[in-house]
Amino acid sequence: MSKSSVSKLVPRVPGATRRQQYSASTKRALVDVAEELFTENGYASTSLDSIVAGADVTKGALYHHFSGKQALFESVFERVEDDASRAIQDALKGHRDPWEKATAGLRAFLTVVQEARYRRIVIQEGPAVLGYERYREQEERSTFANVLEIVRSVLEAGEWELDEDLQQTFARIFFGAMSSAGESVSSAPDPIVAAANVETAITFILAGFRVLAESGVELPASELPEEV
Amino acid sequence: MSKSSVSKLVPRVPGATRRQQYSASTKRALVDVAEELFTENGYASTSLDSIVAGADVTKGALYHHFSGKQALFESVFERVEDDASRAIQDALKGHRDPWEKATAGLRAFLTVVQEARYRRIVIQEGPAVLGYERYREQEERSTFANVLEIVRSVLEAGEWELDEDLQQTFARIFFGAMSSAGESVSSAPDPIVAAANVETAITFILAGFRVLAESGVELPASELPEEV
DNA sequence: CGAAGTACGTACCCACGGTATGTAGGCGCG
DNA sequence: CGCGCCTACATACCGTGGGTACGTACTTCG
Repeated sequence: MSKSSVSKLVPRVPGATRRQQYSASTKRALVDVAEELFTENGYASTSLDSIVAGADVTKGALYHHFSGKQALFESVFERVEDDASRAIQDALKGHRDPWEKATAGLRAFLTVVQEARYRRIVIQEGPAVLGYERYREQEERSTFANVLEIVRSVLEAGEWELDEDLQQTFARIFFGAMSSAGESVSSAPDPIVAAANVETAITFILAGFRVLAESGVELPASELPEEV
Repeated sequence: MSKSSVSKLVPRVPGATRRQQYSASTKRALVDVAEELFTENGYASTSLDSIVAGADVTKGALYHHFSGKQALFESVFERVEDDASRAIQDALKGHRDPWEKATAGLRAFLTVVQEARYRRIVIQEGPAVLGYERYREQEERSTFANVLEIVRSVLEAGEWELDEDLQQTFARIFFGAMSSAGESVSSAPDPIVAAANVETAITFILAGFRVLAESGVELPASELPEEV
């Protein structure tokens, strides 16, 4: 548990009064330490005392900035999600072909999901701590949005015209698949090999999409086609 | 919070002494109440006091049967998982065609995952409360095993020979996809429609597999095929 | 330079998980 | 049949930890 984050000096942000700067810096310190401890020990096993001790402040300061433990967690959650989403966004830039875009996004997501903080805070504890509803709201405007974008472009490439709900469903499915896969990747004995396996599998599924697209298969079909 | 489970009489199990029967019945009562409360309020918001009150016993009894709150949760978890796994098993019986089997399993899973207790206890809180490792161990021998079985039969139908790891990877992906989908189905405004959408999407993906199988596409291919 | 409000610090409460110890009543043994 | 033992609980208690009420110093603005 390093105190490196604490020793950061107060940044000189122009246009902000000294009070605001100090305030922002302690708030930031709290979120930094909280992120570290939540990632290491999980939400339940991380006491507020240990957080404020790590940030060299008191509970008074914490409760001045946050309404409680859960709110602090949510701040951490948002930051981790935002970072992840940005990383994926960056990976998507410059790809116009939907299949390439999907592959790039896939790789980016696989990288992100191997970060301990993302797995622990977003995937593992997020739904339980925030409740599924709140979890979903948060996720909807960040990482899930990226997945949705990829899915849309792939579906568009297949020239399937799906209603919004179905697109969301596809995105949900892929998001869940990737989350679960990422979890198993990072806990695998050899994460590199495991990641390669995931990429192979997803690529294969995408190949299925591609073939279907090119043979002009209709969708939706609630039943399996009788014979192809 | 009904007390119906409490009013159950002590069952007469032949070959067991009265003491054992009473013991088993209080243990069962504890698990029953715990399942109910955990499902309703979640793990963290359910106090042991409320559980023992619901089961009409004291903490002494609880700590006689279980080593702690987490162990009690694990008992509940196992029971919910076992029930789910059994339901899916039943649905798989009588199907020999891999694609039909997959569809049947899919439907069964979609039903199971809409049970509040399964979503809350297994999907939402399971990983956070038990930790991912322990969660995985439990799941590996129940619901995940069912998914793996289905995936194997599908892959076999395609005459792809994959190593164990890759099969597991495919199963992981589908399991995650279904979990996530189920979560969104049960929180959708109209779960029936949402479930139909999920089925459409998965069916479509399976159709991709089928086409690939019939055109004899190779696997693994770490990159997307250049052109089909 | 003084009033006002922000950004904390301090002291305390109580809910809750866990433990240590007491005890009643079935069950085997003679 | 009765006696001791051990199981299956009940009771009383403790420590941790989230949350709160209130006090205070410093900063900003007039």
